[in-house]
Amino acid sequence: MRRMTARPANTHQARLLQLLRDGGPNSRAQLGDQVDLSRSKLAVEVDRLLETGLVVADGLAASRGGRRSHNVRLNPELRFLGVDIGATSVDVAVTNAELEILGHINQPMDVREGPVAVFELVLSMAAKLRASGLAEGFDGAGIGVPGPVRFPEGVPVAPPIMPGWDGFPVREALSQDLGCPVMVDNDVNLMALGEQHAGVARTVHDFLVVKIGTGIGCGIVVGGDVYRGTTGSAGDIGHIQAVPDGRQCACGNRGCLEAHFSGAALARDATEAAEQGTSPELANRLEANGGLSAADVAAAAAAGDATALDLIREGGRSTGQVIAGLVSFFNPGLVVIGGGVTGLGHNLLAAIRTQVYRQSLPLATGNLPIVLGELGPTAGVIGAARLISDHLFSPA
Amino acid sequence: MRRMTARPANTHQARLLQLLRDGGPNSRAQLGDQVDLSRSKLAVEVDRLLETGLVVADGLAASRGGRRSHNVRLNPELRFLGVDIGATSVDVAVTNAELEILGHINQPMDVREGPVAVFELVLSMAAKLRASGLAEGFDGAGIGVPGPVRFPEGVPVAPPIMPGWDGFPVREALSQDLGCPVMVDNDVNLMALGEQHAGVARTVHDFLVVKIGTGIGCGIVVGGDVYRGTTGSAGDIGHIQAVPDGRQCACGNRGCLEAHFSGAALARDATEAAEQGTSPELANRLEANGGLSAADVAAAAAAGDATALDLIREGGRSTGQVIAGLVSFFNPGLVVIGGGVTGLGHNLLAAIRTQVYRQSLPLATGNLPIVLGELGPTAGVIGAARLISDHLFSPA
DNA sequence: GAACTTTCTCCACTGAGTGGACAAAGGCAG
DNA sequence: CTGCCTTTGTCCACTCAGTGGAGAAAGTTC
Repeated sequence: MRRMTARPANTHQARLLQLLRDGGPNSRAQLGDQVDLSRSKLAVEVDRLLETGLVVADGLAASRGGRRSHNVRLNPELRFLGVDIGATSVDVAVTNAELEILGHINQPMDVREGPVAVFELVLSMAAKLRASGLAEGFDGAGIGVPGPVRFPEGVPVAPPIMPGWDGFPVREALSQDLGCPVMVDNDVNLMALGEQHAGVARTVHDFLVVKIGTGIGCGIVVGGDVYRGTTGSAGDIGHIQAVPDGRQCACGNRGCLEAHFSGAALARDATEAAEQGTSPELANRLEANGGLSAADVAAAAAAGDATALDLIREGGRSTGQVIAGLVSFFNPGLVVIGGGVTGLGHNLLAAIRTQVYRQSLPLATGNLPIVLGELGPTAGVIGAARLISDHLFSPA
Repeated sequence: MRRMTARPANTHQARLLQLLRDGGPNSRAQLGDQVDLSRSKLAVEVDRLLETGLVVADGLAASRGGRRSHNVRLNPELRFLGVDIGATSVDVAVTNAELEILGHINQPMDVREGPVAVFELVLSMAAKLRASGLAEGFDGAGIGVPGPVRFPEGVPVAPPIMPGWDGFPVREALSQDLGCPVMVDNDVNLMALGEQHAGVARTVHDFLVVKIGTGIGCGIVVGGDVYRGTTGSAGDIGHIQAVPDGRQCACGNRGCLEAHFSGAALARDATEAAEQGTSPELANRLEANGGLSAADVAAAAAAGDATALDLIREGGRSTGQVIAGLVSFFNPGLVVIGGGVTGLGHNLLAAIRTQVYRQSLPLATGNLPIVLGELGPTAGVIGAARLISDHLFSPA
């Protein structure tokens, strides 16, 4: 199939595409209820969309009491590629135009191997998905990378954990290799987009998403739009001081949140505890696996290990301490906790909540839900698909 | 003069009014250069504005090499009232439609006396300005109050330092008393609007304004618009923890920024130092004035008093510590320091800068100016006038 | 004073969008 | 089955925002 190249010609068409994306197949009449256009005008714009091939007819709709209407839907052959590059693994997924995941694969990897090696892997994963019959090609791709991005150009800038990526023209390079439009963003921002599109944040306009993985970052959504800051580094909360005169951090300061709690820090503390003999559970696991991860700490805590529980609680306290400040400052309507460490579950959530509710002002916390993300490992790729679809479903 | 009641009929007219407000008198041709409308259409809209009386003819413009053009300008008889209610004083000013201050008075007062008493004072001050011939009436008024506001309704919510104001219908009451449209906002947000309109933030889209007065607050501007948060309490940074296990704060927690540095805290610490004899300069001033304020500390520091300097430095360090976190999170293009404590000047600024540049990430601080506000005590009233003018100069 | 600029006005034309009339297609009560 | 009501879709005349060119008016420069 030849790939779609059409874009909506005006804001009406863009709006209609977004309604069809988020609401599925719809009749002209139902669309008319949502767009504040006369039926005549709406019919014209729908017809034009049908001409472009972005939208296709989809049989008769269920009757609403009168003449039955003909449904339209987004072209079911459209395919988006969502790529979520983490510090230690990549997720690649294929979605249809309604952003439903048709296929999803994950592969371990090390970002520090640099963009060339990583994109070779990404392309091979995309090829695999294509080969399995899920897609004959891609109409657009969204890419998330674990560091700040100059968004308009789609280029990583000064990413601390990604040496070799600074200034690499991700957008341009991938656009060439994939032969379709590409948008690049920070992985945490994409997670926020994902939770906004299909997760817990569907109805909220101002919210924060705190992603605790190998590092810690925060996605900021203001008025429904991702806020990226002046240089694209907004939400970089990993190096906010959580513990005065605390642990030495790689950034040169002491007591950074990331030095005290993150996938990496937790693994380090757990190993320490195991070696010092304060936790038999962790020691067993260390011996069995040859190393410890956040998952081991979660399992040990679930098994009743007091040291593991303490590590989680202490981490939650530090995180909550920082989040409390952000809540006072930003007064969000929702805080979402996500990332690899989410496996620590409600022990972590409880510690964070306690700290935030204790430290922030009542007016800001009064009606503030603090919840775990709903989408788990798919948040990033859904957000990536959403990113490129927002781009393609807006006037050229 | 009868007051203007007209509002722009469409976005073009609104745009034109804003251009005339911010750029002063202008010819149709010059306006045409800025609005992306055909000359014909532009002439029509200008004529309509002339009909409403919002805009008036203003003689011939300077020649640009051809036929001389007839200038238009905002009606010079339009008057806005800007009111900035602080914790311990009120500022009231009259501006023309171009937001130039025509008259400005300040009066000591205590917000805790409640809205009725305070508004009696405000109305008498407004009457005084009117009596002096600066205005025959007001076309709109902006009001700033030192606490969170439910913005759409113009009602203070749960203001900690303003008992008795909770839920008081400020907007409605004042609109009745003044007989003109009124908008209400947090005083810090207005300071941000002021600095954006006529101060240091004219060209920046994303910035923070930290106001250190009796308390501490922060105005947040995202994409050129003030961000107020979900419940209107965004920017309430006075109770972010700056010093772990620090001083007891009125809010119940320990180590809040406001408990360590603010007009009130500084006066308290200075008095303590004077009484303990560690600072002869401050002791002299205490004896002379019967009390100490931030201004005394500034004077003592200027006179070389080491204790006073230490107080400023320590306060700047705490403030910088908190701001550093906000900078990492928000990645602003500018940070403005303002409020009563600005009198401490460059000693304070230096301490804040040192701390922020040390603690935040290079990508966020790389090109980040941290400066003092340009407008001093007029920032609030200018912001107030700007608030109501933005409201009135937008389509009804 | 001639040639060139700039400003302003007028006007025919385009194209988006509206809303009413009407046809097509269904459900429901008797 | 037959009217009658509802919903959906199409058609069309009409309104109105906005464009862009022609040309007059009013300057400047040489």
